[in-house]
Amino acid sequence: MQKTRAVRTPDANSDARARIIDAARELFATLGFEGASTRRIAENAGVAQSLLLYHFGSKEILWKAVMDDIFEWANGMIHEFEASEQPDTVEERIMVGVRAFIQMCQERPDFHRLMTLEGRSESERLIWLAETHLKPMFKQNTDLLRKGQIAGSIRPGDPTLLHYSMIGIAGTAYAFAPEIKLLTGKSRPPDPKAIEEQIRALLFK
Amino acid sequence: MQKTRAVRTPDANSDARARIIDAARELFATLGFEGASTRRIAENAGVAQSLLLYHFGSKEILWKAVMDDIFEWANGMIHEFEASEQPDTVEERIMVGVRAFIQMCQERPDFHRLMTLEGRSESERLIWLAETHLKPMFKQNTDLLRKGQIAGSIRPGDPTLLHYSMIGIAGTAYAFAPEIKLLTGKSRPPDPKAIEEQIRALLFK
DNA sequence: GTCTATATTATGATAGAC
DNA sequence: GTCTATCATAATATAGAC
Repeated sequence: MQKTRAVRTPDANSDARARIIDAARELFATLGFEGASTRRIAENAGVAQSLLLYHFGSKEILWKAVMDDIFEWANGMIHEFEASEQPDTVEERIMVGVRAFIQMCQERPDFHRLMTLEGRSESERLIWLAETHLKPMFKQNTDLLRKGQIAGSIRPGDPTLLHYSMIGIAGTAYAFAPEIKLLTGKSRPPDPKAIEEQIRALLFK
Repeated sequence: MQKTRAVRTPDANSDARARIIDAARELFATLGFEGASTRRIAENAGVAQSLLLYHFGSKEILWKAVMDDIFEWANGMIHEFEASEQPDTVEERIMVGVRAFIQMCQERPDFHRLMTLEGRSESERLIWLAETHLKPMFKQNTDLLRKGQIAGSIRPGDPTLLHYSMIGIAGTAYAFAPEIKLLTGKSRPPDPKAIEEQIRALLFK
């Protein structure tokens, strides 16, 4: 009976790596890179702090692994939605992306939190994130919005602005759940359909 | 000639308190509470680290002082807009608030960054922030939106959701300026009029 | 009010046993 | 692969000189 070791189920030992990533994602998302300590990440994951460094080498690399992991999940989500909804028109392709993004924000509010934490200053991490994960998503979405504008269904204006407003709407409602709960007293998460309608009002003429 | 002390103008010595708040606001906004160290705040303010604790007592109290300071500024901004635009209808009152908020986000992106950092977890700080500063702003805005919905000009739906979407739109464009610059190559800040049009599309029928 | 010096704890990272 | 122990540094905070 070791009392200094965190409690965990017997066979959960096998995937320490995954549990570290899970714990790191949550703490990076709420406290930021500098604010989340490797000790606390390890503690939440139920492993020794040094095991974290054994698996990832450094805090920085762990952060990148968290980002790779969540963007892999996000891209998978987009492909799932596209495969199941089979959109034909530009308008439908835009809304499939919107629905996928809303679903992501609802399922894992940490996704939005992580993205919005790094965009604040031109750090080394932001540069890496932009090159590695942000650019493809950004380009695909703004290209689609531009096509919609040419087709005449999407409201005019800078596609970059529309893209970020869309993210703002979909993300805020879920990412600030604790704050909203405190202000309203209600803890029921927002209805994805309601968010979708808001984004539709923003994007479409 | 002391070389360990930061360079500053002779008479700037008088308002060390204000300079500490300025430096703290910026670092809290980008790194979060835990991520921003009192050492670095003091360094950026050009004072000794211990002076910061002399003036504020603790890091926690300094953070509250930063919040008090920026919300005083924000409320002043709202009153300025109301005084100069003299809105009559509910619709105009809503849009005056929107324009004031956009102006705030543009002038001090740190305002949005600070607010969005604490809403992520139900910390002691969030509870204090909600009670002290967030609730009045939230209540005034959602009450106004509700009136607009009853009058028939504002789109239906949960006012809380509309409130946060509005914040999301106005804030994101300015708060993520570094990210947007990296993705688009352009560093020109968004036109407030364009943001205003987006929020108008979101709120009004 | 502002500084230097320092106490104490927490942090990222390494060494080495099993 | 996972742990305990430890190092060097950086953190918040205090003490005391000027």
